[in-house]
Amino acid sequence: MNLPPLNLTEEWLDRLQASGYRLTQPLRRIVELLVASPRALGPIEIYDLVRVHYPNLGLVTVYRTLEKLEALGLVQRVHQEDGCHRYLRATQGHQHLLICTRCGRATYFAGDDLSRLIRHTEEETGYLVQDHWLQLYGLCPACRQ
Amino acid sequence: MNLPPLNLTEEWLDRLQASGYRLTQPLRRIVELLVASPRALGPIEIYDLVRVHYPNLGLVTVYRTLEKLEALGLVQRVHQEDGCHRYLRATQGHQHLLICTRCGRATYFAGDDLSRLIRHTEEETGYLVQDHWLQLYGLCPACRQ
DNA sequence: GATTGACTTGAAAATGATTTTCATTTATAA
DNA sequence: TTATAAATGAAAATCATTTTCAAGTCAATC
Repeated sequence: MNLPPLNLTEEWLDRLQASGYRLTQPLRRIVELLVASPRALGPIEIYDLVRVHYPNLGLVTVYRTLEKLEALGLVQRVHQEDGCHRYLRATQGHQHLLICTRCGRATYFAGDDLSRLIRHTEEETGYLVQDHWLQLYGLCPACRQ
Repeated sequence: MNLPPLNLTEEWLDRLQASGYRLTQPLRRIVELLVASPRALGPIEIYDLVRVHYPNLGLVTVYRTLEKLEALGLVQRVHQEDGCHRYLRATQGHQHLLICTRCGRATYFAGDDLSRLIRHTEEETGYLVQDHWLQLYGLCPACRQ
């Protein structure tokens, strides 16, 4: 019988272990950081933040860990204007991102109403729409003030 | 008195000249290609396609020309999954992109109904939404068959 | 608790896209 | 036709990401 994980970090580590990965120090540090971050982080940012308390970390390990976490659907890539990527804890189900342009805070929202727009567009263009990519930008409640 | 441009290529070249740029051979070739392309092209693609008839072209010139065209709002960056960019003739006003996953054909559509979704999301999250980024993927009429 | 072997790691080098530098070429105004 | 400032192409520099490989570490087994 499986007891529920104490918190999200434990849950991620359980998932990783269940998938055959070893729970190493670098992995644990990176997971802790990503679970706790309210905004998407880039590889270099993760590298710098983890090295504050774990100076031996290599940048390559950051990339390799992000690859694992993305493969398990635990983190999601967030596209940047400049082509680089940042990484954010993923959400369950199909949700979209709302990103604060001031502090970077990322919030998921449902956005079901997109189906109407998609139907309209199919009629208008003759395309068969199979997938979509939506991201909203603005000010989070804290930054509005 | 200004006569209307004969075609889109002339229009782009007029805009470039009016902005103080010189109308060089490399520039003309790249503009002709982008005006005629139904799908977004990457720098290397442009480089290869133009060199078929203008072998002296340098890749650097492609990047510099794209920069000018983007600054004038004549082309638009299209983000790729891998972080690279492609470039597509821009549209007038605020429209979104619909891209064929098979042949790459890009079509613009209005998508005004997004305002409802944005209002909902603002109420739901407390954010002030200022901007958005929407792209649809699917099969174009020709590729559906 | 010690041992073993495979998975992970970190450093350095490789890669690929993009940018910068600079001497040469070229468009355009005089 | 000439002068000159802008644009070009080649090579080198930069930056993000990936690959290579020897050394280190986790976790199963003794």
